[in-house]
Amino acid sequence: MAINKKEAFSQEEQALATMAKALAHPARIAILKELAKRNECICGELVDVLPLAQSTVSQHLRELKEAGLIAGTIDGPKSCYCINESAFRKAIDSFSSFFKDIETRQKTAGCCS
Amino acid sequence: MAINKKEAFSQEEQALATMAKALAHPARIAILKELAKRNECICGELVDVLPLAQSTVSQHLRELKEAGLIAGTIDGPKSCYCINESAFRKAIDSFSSFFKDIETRQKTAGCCS
DNA sequence: AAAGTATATCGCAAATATACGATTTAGAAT
DNA sequence: ATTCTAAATCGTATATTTGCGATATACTTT
Repeated sequence: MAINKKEAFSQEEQALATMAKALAHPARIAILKELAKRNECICGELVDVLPLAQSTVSQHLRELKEAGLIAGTIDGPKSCYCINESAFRKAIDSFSSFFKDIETRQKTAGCCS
Repeated sequence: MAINKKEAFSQEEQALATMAKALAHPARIAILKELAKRNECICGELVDVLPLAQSTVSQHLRELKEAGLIAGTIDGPKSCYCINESAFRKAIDSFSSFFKDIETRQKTAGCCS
C-alpha cells in the first residue's frame, strides 16, 4: 500500500524535500562540516572522526553525492571528497526562498499561537 | 544491526538533522506553504488540497507538530493548525548559521571542483 | 437521544533508511 | 608478481517511514 506519492507534488516541493532529506541525518551534517573545515578534500579521515563503520560512512557519502552536495574524485588508492559549491549554494537558495516565503506570508499571528 | 547511532553526534547536529527530517517530504513542505498562505488556521482543507488520504495527512501533521514547527488546537469538531512562528524562526536560524558556517569556511575551491 | 461531521488513532503492508561485516576493486609499495 | 591499503559494494538484519482503510473519538446538529 505504500506507493510513492511524491511525484504528485510540485517539482519545487520535491526538490526541496530531497535536499532536506540529504541533511536529515547527523552523520551527513557532520560530514559536510568536516569537509568545509578542512577545505581541501579529505577521504577516510572521516572514518576516524565519525563514530561509524567505514562502510556506513561510505554509504552516507554516496547519498550526499547523489544529492549533488559533494563531489568525489579518485586520488590513487584513496578517494577525495569536497563540497560542490555551486550545488550547495543552489540548495541554500532553495531553503532561503522557502523560508522567506513562509515568513512574509505569515504577517499576523495564527489563531493557535 | 541497525542500532541507532544518532546520539553519538553533537546536540547541534542532531537538532539540525531533526529539523531537516521534518522538511524531508514534499507533503510536509506543501502543508507548511498552505498554512502560511492561509495565515489563519485551517484544518481538513488540507485534505482537499493534498493528493493524500485523510489519515496520511493527519500523520504528516503530527510529525510537523512533534518537530514543533506547527501548533494545533481543537476547534469544536474540527482541528485548527498554524505555523509556530517562534519555533520556525529558530529552525531558520539553525539552517542559516549552518549554511553560513559552511560557506565562510569554504574560501578556496576544493581539489575536486 | 440519534445521526452527522471532522480528526485522530490503530493495524497493517510495502518501501526506504541505517548499520555492519565480509568481500571486491584498484592503485601503491615491496 | 605479491602484498598492502583505502574505499566501494554486497548481503543482511533491523528500524523507520509512508500510505491506506477501518475504527474510535468528540463535538454538533437534528
